[in-house]
Amino acid sequence: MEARTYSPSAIDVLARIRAVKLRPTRQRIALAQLLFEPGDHHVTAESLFDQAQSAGVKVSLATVYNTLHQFTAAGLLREVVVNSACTYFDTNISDHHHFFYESRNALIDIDGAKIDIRGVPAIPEGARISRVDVIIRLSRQG
Amino acid sequence: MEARTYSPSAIDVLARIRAVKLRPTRQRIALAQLLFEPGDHHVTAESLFDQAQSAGVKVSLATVYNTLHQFTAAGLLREVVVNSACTYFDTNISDHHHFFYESRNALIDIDGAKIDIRGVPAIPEGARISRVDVIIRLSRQG
DNA sequence: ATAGTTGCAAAAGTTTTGCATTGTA
DNA sequence: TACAATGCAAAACTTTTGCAACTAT
Repeated sequence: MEARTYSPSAIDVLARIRAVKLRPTRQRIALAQLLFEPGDHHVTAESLFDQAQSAGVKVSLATVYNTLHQFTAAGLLREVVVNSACTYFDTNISDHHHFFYESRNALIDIDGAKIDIRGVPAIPEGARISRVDVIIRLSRQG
Repeated sequence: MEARTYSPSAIDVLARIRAVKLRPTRQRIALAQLLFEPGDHHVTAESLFDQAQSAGVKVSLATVYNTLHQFTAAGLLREVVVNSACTYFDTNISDHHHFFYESRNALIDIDGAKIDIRGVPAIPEGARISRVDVIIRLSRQG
């Protein structure tokens, strides 16, 4: 079994974008190629914008924001709220939780299947759980 | 056993503010009286500012922000991050978690002793847990 | 008296919006 | 060609900051 990983080709992401009924525009394709490289990525609008700049992609910050929200609404990304200073978007959309390194502002995924939460009180009538977020905040020193 | 509750007098909050080595200024006393009324309160800078206005307290929004952060640093309040749009401050500083009504932007406390979280992976070397936040997001409909 | 605090206004930072222009299908 | 998306700049918001005036001790 080969261990090589490939960056998604324009064709891969094109299918992915079409699958969620968004137009595969130049900017969306370029951003999707950056986002959907192998591995789980946690980006902010600013960090993705910087990545795009470095990669020579011409796109405005406003379009990065719009695209991140469109991808999130389409289920391609998940928003993670850990910090009131900025919004993180996670390419891992499966059931999972997070470690958050407060000193580095970095996120690490925790497989949702590993974590077991017990003792949650009854949900009030008329409401339903849309998601459970567990954030384990880490600081330096043992 | 009487069930009556009292609003904190200026004298109560004065002691409380002095205990954390902050000067009991007119603004801090007034904001503390609003914050530390019986029950757990979840406020934003804006909502507390509005409350103060309604109560006829003369205080600027900047001072409300500063005071909320000073009280938080002093351990009188806890910051709750649920929403990138604004920061919530919680007068309940004991171990607990939250329900978050997405449609109403409202928080409800869940006693920390009730919730049991199992299966958390080992914390990386050199790090320690500063806090675990569980947010159960609720939307409408059963 | 002195050292910390307030108030204001302005700055800073993130995110959203409006509209002419562009580009996809 | 038609219609949706982009880009830009500007607006909208939340939050922070700097400094002169004020106030608790």
